[in-house]
Parts: sequence; C-alpha cells; structure tokens
Amino acid sequence: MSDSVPESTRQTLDRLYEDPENRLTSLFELAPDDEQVDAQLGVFKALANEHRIRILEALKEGELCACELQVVLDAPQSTVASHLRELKDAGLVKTRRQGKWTYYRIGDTAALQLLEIAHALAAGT
Amino acid sequence: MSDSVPESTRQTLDRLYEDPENRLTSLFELAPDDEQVDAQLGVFKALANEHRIRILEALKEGELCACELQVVLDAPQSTVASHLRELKDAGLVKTRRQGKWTYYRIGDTAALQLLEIAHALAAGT
DNA sequence: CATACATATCGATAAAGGCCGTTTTAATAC
DNA sequence: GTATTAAAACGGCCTTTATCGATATGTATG
Repeated sequence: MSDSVPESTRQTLDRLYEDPENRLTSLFELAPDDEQVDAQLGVFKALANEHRIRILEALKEGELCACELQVVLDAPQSTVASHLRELKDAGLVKTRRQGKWTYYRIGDTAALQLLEIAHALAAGT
Repeated sequence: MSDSVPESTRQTLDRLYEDPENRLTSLFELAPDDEQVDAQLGVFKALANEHRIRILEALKEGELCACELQVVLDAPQSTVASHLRELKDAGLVKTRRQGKWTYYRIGDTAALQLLEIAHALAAGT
C-alpha cells in the first residue's frame, strides 16, 4: 500500500507525525469502498442539473406525464425525454405507461429529502 | 404566460383536460423560484464528483489538512486544491489556517446527511 | 534578507455533459 | 392496412468541468 504514496507526500507526513506509517494506514482506512462512492455519485450527478431538479419538484404533488413536464420545463420534447431517462436510470423516478402516455412519479421519498436538505443547507450559508 | 407555451403542447393539453387553461396555470404554479433551484443546484454540483465525495467522507472523522487529503485521494496537489476550493465555495467545508497548513472540516452536518441519504437511496434501488 | 515548504491560482488540454432537430418506436383509432 | 400522436433514441455541435504541470502566494525559520 505505502508504495502507492508519492515520495513528496511521504516526506510531508514524516514531518507531521511521529508515526507516519500508522497515520498513513489510518488515512487509507477512512476511504469508503468504490461501490459506495459510485452509488452516491450516481445520485448526485442525476441531481446536478436545473431541469432535473425542476422535474422532481413538480412531481412532489403527484405524477405527471412527459407532455406535462414539457410545459413545466418549457423545453423541447427530446431534451425533456433525455432528462427523464437520467432520473429513471438513477432510480429517482418511476414510470407507469397508460396508453400512449408515460406517467412519471417520485421513485423514493429519499429523493425529496435530498432536495429539502440541499435547500436548507444553501439557505443557511 | 400562455403565449410562451408551444402550440403543439397546448394541443396536447387540449386533448388531455377539460379546462386546459386552468391546468396550464396549475402546472406553472408547481415551479419553484429560480433562487431555490440555483441553491440546490450548487449543492448537488459540488457533490457530483468522486474526489469531492471522498473528501467529505474522510472529513467525517474530523478535520484534516490538505496534504493529508492528498494521501486519501492519491491525486496531485493542484487537483486536490481545486476540489477543496469547490467544496468551500459551496459551503460544504470550512477551513482553519494554522501556520502553513490549512485544515478542512465539514461545514454543515447537512452535508453528511446528504451523503447518507444518497447511499441509502442507491442501495435500495 | 534568503530558503523551505504548504497551499492556492493559472492556463492549456482532455473528458464529460447538455442541447435539440431528426428519426424511430409504440400505442391508438379508423 | 394507414394515420396520428406520445415518447424514446440517435447524432452532431457546443458548453462545462476535470486534470495537472507550472507558477505564485503566504508563512514560517535562520
């Protein structure tokens, strides 16, 4: 493990701590596994777009079909469709097909919690 | 307001609802204001990066200096510095300078809540 | 002052993401 | 079958973000 640490960083740690080897080890132990980070990353990437946030906010009140979301976003059909696809892939929305319409709804209430907490966090800054 | 709605969308709504004008109005009322969306967007953009997620996870246990975070991320100094800058700008971390070291810490416990909820959400999908 | 070192910023390049016209698919009605 | 229409997928173009070497800034120490 220690071999992967650049020499310059090692020297820095040598100066900072009495037992740099131990410190290195505990720093690496802080690292979450790749799967967890990938999962979190997928969620945050899906939320990191204005249109997608607006879609979720609109779905708070209940399901809407894609054509209604076009009205809410005031954007072209293909643009809205691709954002809906991303939200669905991320598990943030679920769909229900009825005839030629596809209805979208919040897939998990945790999605709404994320929106609320982010709002509160930004407001308190 | 209605003038901004494309004719094709209006026709769709005409077919869907008895009172399309009313429906249009209520759809627009669902839209949150720009300030709120911008605030949420800022938070989620800051979280939408693997390195930045790893930094926050590492800071769960307490403050770390930039040089220690270089070890955790195993990335060049300038790369780490720019991610730290973004996290600070977003209000997710705060800093404390001591001599030539800058110590970083979680700026708001809401940041940790976001990480946890995102993890749980992805796990349940 | 000069030197050393941690951190921050700059700038050029590379990679990722978003936009949207067009085309295709799927469902319905005639 | 054909026509219509909502939604999804494709593809080229453009904007944004990430990376990282080089340079600058700030803070000690001698």
